[in-house]
Amino acid sequence: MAYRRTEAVEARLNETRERIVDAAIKLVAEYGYGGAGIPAIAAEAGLSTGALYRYFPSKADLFDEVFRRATQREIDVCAEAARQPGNARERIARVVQVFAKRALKGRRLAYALLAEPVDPLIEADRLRYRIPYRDIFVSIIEDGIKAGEIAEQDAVLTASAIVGALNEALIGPLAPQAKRTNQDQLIGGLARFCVQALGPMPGLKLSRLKLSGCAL
Amino acid sequence: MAYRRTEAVEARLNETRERIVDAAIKLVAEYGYGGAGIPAIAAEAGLSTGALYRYFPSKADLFDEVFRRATQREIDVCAEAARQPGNARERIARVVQVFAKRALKGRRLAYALLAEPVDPLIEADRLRYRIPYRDIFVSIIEDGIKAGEIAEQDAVLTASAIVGALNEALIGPLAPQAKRTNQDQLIGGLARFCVQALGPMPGLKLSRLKLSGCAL
DNA sequence: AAAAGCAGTGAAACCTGTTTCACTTCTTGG
DNA sequence: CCAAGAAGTGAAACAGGTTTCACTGCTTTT
Repeated sequence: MAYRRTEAVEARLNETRERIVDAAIKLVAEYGYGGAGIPAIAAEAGLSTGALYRYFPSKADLFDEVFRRATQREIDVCAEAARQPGNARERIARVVQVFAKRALKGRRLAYALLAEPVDPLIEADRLRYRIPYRDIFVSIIEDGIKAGEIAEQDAVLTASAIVGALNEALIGPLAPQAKRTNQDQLIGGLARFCVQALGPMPGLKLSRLKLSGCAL
Repeated sequence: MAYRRTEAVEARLNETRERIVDAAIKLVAEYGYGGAGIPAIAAEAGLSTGALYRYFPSKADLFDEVFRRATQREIDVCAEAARQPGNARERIARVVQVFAKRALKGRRLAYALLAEPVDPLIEADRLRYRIPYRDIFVSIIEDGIKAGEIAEQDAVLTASAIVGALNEALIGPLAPQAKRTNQDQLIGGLARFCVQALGPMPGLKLSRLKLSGCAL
């Protein structure tokens, strides 16, 4: 026995791992998944392909982490926006605005995370990592119901629908070939859509029929 | 020259083409994309792999048609539902209900068309074939705006958001491993979500602030 | 400074489907 | 029924990526 991992080495190893993930995110953000094969990522991180496999047992594992990291940043920001004071509608509007604004700012990465056609292996991650977003909305909606601000409803259903609405409405504008649209209008429209979808305040005396013009 | 395609042959050729597409749809509906490789499709259609390539120059072309067909049925039904008389809200509720009900009935196929992680080549189709759905909603919304039933708004944005909401809210329940949820409740909830998202009737005298409990 | 083991290399093997192609079988017109 | 060309066969080639592995060269301990 003549080798023991010293702290310095450990640190370098961790740092290399970081570099790999960062390199992958960078390539994805810049060129999409097409530009993010294993050899390219390794090269970007200053490594050989083989070495990369000392850090991640497979591409799926690597991208799992890439997705988690890239998404986590956004989730954290949204969660923070969700924590700000206000009633449920205000909080949802805020989260929607924050989410959409950031997506439109980092278009290429947002497109990659939300919509870009991609290997099934990675696509599965995409599905998985929408759940934390949904849960942010679930929690706001449940607060709103408890507070009597919005009607009793299936919070998970509403939250899923909001997440889907956000994604789908952004895909067009995020697509690399999209012509630039009025971003403020888009963001405002989305926020209104989501808030309205929560339904009217439960106390309202108008019959639902009259309000919505449609029996449900 | 000693061979001219007779009508009988032409017919058989067309029929074989049909058989290929049907076989592909059947395999996708039954086993998902995993079970729908070219050799499997050819076998199901009673052909050799090589022969299949006389009908479709590539897998992408084949699946383009598979998607188009499978989706077209649904679009036709939705479009028909959209044509029924009623105000914009009623029509949208109806389309949403029809769409969701059918999706939940043909779960495996719906999952494949909406969400199953899949080859990027095919994923691109998925994106493309959402547009006709969107356009059904666009047209209803525009009618509603013209009729003064719903407020001025970006019809494409609202329609996209509705399509996204539908898809996302159904993915969970459609997933092969999902536990059975109350379908009527899901469908009703979705319809309400979408109708409410259109906003209140424009004539309403309540201030928007009061109505929504949130300045927008 | 030498031994022992780990990190790093990168070309080659591998994997998993699609796609091709030399050949066979069938269909038609003469 | 023969010639000519089309449809059909399926094993093999191909494609593009990921993954491996025998080797080189560090790092650490004694």
